[in-house]
Amino acid sequence: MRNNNKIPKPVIRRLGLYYRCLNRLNEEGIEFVASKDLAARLGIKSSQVRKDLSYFGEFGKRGVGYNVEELMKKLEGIIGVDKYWNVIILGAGNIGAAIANYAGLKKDKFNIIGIFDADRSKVGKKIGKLTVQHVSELKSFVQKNIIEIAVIAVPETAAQMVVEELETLNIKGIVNFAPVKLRTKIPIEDVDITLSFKSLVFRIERSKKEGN
Amino acid sequence: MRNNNKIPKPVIRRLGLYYRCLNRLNEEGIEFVASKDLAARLGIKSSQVRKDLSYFGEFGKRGVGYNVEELMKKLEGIIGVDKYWNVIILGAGNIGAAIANYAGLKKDKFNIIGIFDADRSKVGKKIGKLTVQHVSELKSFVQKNIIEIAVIAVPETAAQMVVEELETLNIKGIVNFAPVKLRTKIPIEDVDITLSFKSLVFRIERSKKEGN
DNA sequence: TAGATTGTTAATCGATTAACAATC
DNA sequence: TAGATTGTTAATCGATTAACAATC
Repeated sequence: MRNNNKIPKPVIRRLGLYYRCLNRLNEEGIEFVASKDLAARLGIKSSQVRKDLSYFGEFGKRGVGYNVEELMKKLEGIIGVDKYWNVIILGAGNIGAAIANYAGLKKDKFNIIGIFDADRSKVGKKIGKLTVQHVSELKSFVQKNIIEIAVIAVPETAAQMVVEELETLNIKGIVNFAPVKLRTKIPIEDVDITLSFKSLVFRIERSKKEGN
Repeated sequence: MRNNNKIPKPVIRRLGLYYRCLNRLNEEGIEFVASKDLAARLGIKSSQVRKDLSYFGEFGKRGVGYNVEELMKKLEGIIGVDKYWNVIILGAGNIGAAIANYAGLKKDKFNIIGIFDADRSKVGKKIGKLTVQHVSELKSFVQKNIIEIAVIAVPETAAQMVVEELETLNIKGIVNFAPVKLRTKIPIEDVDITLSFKSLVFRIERSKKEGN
């Protein structure tokens, strides 16, 4: 099967998982991997790996498996991490700073090229190699640079306003760390840390009650 | 319907979403809310709200809706955030520090009471009100304090080892920021930031191609 | 060739949604 | 009472999995 139709949402996330796993395998010097082995590393079923990949083409050799480096490169193109992406961060608080300094993103070709805050007392501060700019400079910065992705790391109360500004600036995608549902037509990914803690607590309580 | 059987995984996450929304409504001074309104705020269907809640009991009044404060308290108990949870952080890098300083967690009754690192040069450093301790002190710290939750914010290469140590220390749940699938029987929630960026990029590319 | 593993179909499983009787 | 909204059932939709012919 090919490309034509809708890709199930869970598949998209797993693509990144596969890509990462393939990178490891490649570093380990492994040349071929079977769907069974890939699946085992990720704790899923081999048929799921094969089905997921089948949305995008035929990458394996029957009886053999997948060429690690080849599949890696293919996935790179499919996901879109075969090129560099420019990223700005809105909000120079704890989370904004952590993202700005996060080495994993740079490794994946996400270039963080600007960080902004509304708080003048933070402006001028150094975060890694970046200097915090005031939000009032956002517009001209975006006009001078090609920015595809913005990270929202502002307080919840400011987040919706920021999104609306990003829309006018023609940003292509948003990673949102503010714990609110934001209304926007821009593709957005929510990273909801407090929600993860709450889910965990629910599961802990349950496992206590059910004794497993 | 009641409690008896399995709660679908997506419901668990939405419980947190409802709880947060109810908090806002309460702050706004709103006393009653219909499933329709709650759903609209979260961008989901009203029947989903009602179905989700029905796993845990009957909380609404027909013709009226839900008492905001009452439902909030109920959810607090259901999720398990009606009590305080002690949390330690493994890894005093960018992410560990950001979590340690994150006010949203404190507000939700997660008390971060310790932060550890393997790097001796970081030991003694102040992060918010906490002082970074060396991992070698982890065991005795956990024995002196009641710790339910551990946050893994160490480099990917160290994560599996850390998990295994946490298992021996009888930790009840883990929030994992390291970009690896960790093998453990402890309930674990993964927060995978680079994966969110990759999913976003995939969606941006798709929306370009399909022109929407 | 014999053994292994793919790609794909069909069956199963799980989650969402519409619809509506019950009832505030 | 009339209007509104719940709680729940049944229908629909979407995702996972087993199974197997195709083929390296």
